[in-house]
Amino acid sequence: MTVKLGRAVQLDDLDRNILRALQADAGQSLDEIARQVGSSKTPVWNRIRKMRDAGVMGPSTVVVDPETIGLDACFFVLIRTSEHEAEWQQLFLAALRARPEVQEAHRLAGEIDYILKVRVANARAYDVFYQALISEVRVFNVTALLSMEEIKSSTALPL
Amino acid sequence: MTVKLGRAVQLDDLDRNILRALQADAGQSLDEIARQVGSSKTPVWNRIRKMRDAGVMGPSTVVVDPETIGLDACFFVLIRTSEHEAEWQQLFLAALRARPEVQEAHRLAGEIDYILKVRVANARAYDVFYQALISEVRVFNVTALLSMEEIKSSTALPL
DNA sequence: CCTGAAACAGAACAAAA
DNA sequence: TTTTGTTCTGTTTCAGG
Repeated sequence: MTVKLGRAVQLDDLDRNILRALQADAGQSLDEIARQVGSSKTPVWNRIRKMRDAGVMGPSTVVVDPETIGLDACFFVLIRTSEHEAEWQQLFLAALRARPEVQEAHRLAGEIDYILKVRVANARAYDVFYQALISEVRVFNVTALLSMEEIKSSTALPL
Repeated sequence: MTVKLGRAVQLDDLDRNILRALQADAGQSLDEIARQVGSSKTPVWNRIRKMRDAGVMGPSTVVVDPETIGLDACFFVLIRTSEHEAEWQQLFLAALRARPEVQEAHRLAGEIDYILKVRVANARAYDVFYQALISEVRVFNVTALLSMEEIKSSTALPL
């Protein structure tokens, strides 16, 4: 298990420019990146390695278009619960982490306790997921928001 | 401008295994991937190229840890509007697309019209964003949900 | 910490089974 | 459609400024 250490690593402009280039396309050659950021191969490579080691960047991934693989439905699920004990929470978190259709899960401040982003093939598949979830853990209230259109979806963070 | 064509490309088990491997780590060599999926370099490479061309995969990116670069606050924003004209919508979408702190934006079915995922440095930065947004476009009602804890965040789709 | 170069690994493609 | 082989581009390392 990897421990999450590094709080707020200090990055200079060159680091940030490199990150920007990698977020845009991680498949670029060092030469291309060096040219974009106005530096040369070795310093770029050193900084990439430094940031990797510091945990600033994770491994690179490919973004897969959900619709081409038949995942046409996306739901945001708002969950309220009456249970707030540690034991219940562990069970709930484990259930979420185990389900690949849950792309994101956040614990919230305020009235609503949790929000999930769930990707499934269709409404029927969402219902299967929903039934399975509420049979595993007790929740007080669930609201599902169905996405009609993905206006924007960006993995890139503003630097 | 790239046109989004390909509906539901047909993928076989080998394709799916390759995608899985690439989602886990796009930086792997063809040999490693080939070994994982029980095939060899060239067929793997051919399928990757085929899937790239078909638009199944986008470019590869690195996942940057928000907290190491000082983006400590994440909000989900639920928006209701009374305006449903095409002109207003275009303005609204353009505003969202132009703001890098908006990581995701969906148009919804039902009571709530839009949901946004917004990443900023702190609550103060969120307020700046919020004020700027409502000064650009008229919205009827806005609810912000503050994330206390990111339980799960996965870019990988279930295959 | 950067520049440049040399050594090495892997990707891209072609041919042929 | 896979296997094998060749070429060439890009990564990694290292010596010197």
